[in-house]
Amino acid sequence: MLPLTDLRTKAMFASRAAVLKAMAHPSRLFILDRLSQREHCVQELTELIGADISTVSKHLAVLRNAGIVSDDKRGQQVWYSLRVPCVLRFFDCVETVLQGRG
Amino acid sequence: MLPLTDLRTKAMFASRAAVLKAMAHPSRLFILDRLSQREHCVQELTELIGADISTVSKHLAVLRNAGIVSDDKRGQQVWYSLRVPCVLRFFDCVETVLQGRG
DNA sequence: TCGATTCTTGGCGATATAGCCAAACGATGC
DNA sequence: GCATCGTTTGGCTATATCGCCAAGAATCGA
Repeated sequence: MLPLTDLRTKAMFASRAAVLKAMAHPSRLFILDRLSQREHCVQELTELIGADISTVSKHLAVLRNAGIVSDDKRGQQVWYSLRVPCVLRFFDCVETVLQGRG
Repeated sequence: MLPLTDLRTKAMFASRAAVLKAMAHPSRLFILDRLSQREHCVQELTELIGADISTVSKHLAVLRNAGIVSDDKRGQQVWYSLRVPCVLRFFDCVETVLQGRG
């Protein structure tokens, strides 16, 4: 109903876009996929991704700031887990989009 | 199972991320929301969004290239419609993420 | 054919993102 | 205290994105 020139509407769509933006990276999608199975520490994810640990840490910060994952520091390790499992439902639809493109 | 260092796995997550990336912008989410009601031409969307028409046209190109919307040129106008309605289910989950951050 | 309308494309500057290395931080163990 | 391990942060360069303006392409009416 309301146009995007409406400030409240604009803010709402900006918030939504921020969540999707946080997910819109191969490594971060991969992280969510792993976390759907069990919690992981940064080290584990770094090995699976094959990038510098500082890079992985920053990806995790993006997901955490978006509210998608939660972190739990136990000893020297920080364990990350999926906070909002419904994001996994995205995958089904995304596959639909990809197949529709042939 | 497979790490992201595996090339096929990497390509798969890159494709998925590309779809989310195409959606991850306030104006583009707004466009999807409008198209969920009915098809729109570029002009209509431009008025609702309040940006330059060239900007809106480029946003539509992003959605089209991602396979999310389809275009139909009739006369001088190009009508856009939602090709993969399941993307709308994203909104529910995104709201869940946002509320979890409250 | 001419002009008007609709949309797309090219190009530009400003801003944001991704990756690495290096340094800092916090917890653990000697 | 000091070294070590796991993680985060700062800084840097390279690359990508966003928005506008201007120009091009396509369609229609006069």
